[in-house]
Amino acid sequence: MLELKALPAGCTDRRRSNACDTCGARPFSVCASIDDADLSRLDTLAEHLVLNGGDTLIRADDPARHVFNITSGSVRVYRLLSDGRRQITGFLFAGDFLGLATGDLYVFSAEAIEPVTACRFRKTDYRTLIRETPALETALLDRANHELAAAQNQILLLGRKTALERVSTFLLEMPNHDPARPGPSGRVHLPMTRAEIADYLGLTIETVSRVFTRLKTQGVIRLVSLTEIRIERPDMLRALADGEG
Amino acid sequence: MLELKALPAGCTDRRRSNACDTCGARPFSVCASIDDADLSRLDTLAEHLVLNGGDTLIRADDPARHVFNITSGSVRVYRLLSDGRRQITGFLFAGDFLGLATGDLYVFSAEAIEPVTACRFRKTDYRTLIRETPALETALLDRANHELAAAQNQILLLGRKTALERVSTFLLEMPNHDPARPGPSGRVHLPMTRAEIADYLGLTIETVSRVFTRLKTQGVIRLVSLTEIRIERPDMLRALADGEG
DNA sequence: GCCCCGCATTGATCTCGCTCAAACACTCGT
DNA sequence: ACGAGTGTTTGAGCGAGATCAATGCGGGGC
Repeated sequence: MLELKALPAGCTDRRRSNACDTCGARPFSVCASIDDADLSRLDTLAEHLVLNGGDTLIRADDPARHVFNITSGSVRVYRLLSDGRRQITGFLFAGDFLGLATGDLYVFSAEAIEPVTACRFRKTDYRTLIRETPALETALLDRANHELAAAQNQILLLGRKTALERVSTFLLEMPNHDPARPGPSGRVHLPMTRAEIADYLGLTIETVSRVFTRLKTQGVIRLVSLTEIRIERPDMLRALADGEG
Repeated sequence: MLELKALPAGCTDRRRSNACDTCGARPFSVCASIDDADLSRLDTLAEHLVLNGGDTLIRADDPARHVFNITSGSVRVYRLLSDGRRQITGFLFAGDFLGLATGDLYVFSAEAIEPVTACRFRKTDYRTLIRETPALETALLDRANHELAAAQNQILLLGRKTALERVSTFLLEMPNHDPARPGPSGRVHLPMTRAEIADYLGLTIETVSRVFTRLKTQGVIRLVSLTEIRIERPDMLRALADGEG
């Protein structure tokens, strides 16, 4: 069910176990912006994780000792209120970075949605590496700012958008790839359940489901399967996402 | 109406127009973490702004040419949907930084709520300064991560909290100072209107007002004036904010 | 093949917060 | 002092989305 990512051409040097060389996530991640010497230092510090769906990467309130780089699969990041209400603050995919925005303790939890591979670094190691690698620090700053902009989009969505607008926006923001060939297409894979989509969009399962059927009925999307949808009218979906419904 | 901030003792060196030396915001801002030599370089690049309430610092969709450091007063940062719905993504106060989380164009607007002073830097200058001042870059990365954590708090609030919980959380997160003496106290100054609070919390003016009167009736807060409230039962407010109401 | 079991869909009803509307209060200029 | 204007509070009714409750469906184990 989980396909192996094709390795980028020209990255086939396997002369030791330097996993970064063959890492499918490298072009998307902070690792893309540092040179080979730094990369191999990074590699020696990395601990390579292989996780099943449901496994925990980070538990809220635990000491924040590690940072993570997701190399394949998908991850949910969430916070809980004391009575169990859950808000998913983000879904992470290959190339995404995790664990910097925190103090001594993690304030969120992170779990694999499907089988995941990730690199884990001790935060202390990572900090010294950052100090000695300005390019890495710059890349992290860029990424942090990018994530901040994304967080503000989510704040706008949660504060002021309707259910229809939220779901439409969500579908447009999901990685939009044909599993076969690269580049954007109309196919969107949804590894997460309706409950997770609901907890990400500040809605309930039922509302998400109703909006999906509404979009289906209007011919905007097609439900290929539970985890796979096809966007039939991207322009219409974009209009709905921006509130021209 | 706007009181001048008392200058910190020991910062009275005015031997030239190095405004950073006497800047009341310095201890709160990224400037706190860089040394005097770098600070005076920073100062030569700074343009000192004095704004009235309602003045614009940043207009969405304009080229993102500057970054700002607020030195006094308060600022609203917001985004608009095409039909005029507004979401305030944050209020900024002395020491807060503004303008990094953006690409070529600003994606948000920022306006003074009350009289504001700020330092403005050309982004190009700032980038070279960052490149040459690792301490500054580290401070900015810390700040970006801190803001990211705050944004995730706001996402939790907007996605899963009730009106009562939102307003309670908001009151606890506002700078909580007695205007006379320093340090936290029960007094909270609200320079923004009810409409702005509503647009920050994803509510309407009326709901915010009703929650205020509810909190007042229950003896949790007292409305000293429209812009000044007193927290009478901080413990109760904290319980309400976390959903134990 | 068949039976579970967990997830998703669909329907009926309820409720929190929104909308519309009116009264109230503070500020400022004359 | 007064009136105009802006912002706030309070009330009445409504509606988008939540809640409660079946029903449907698809995949895995036996």
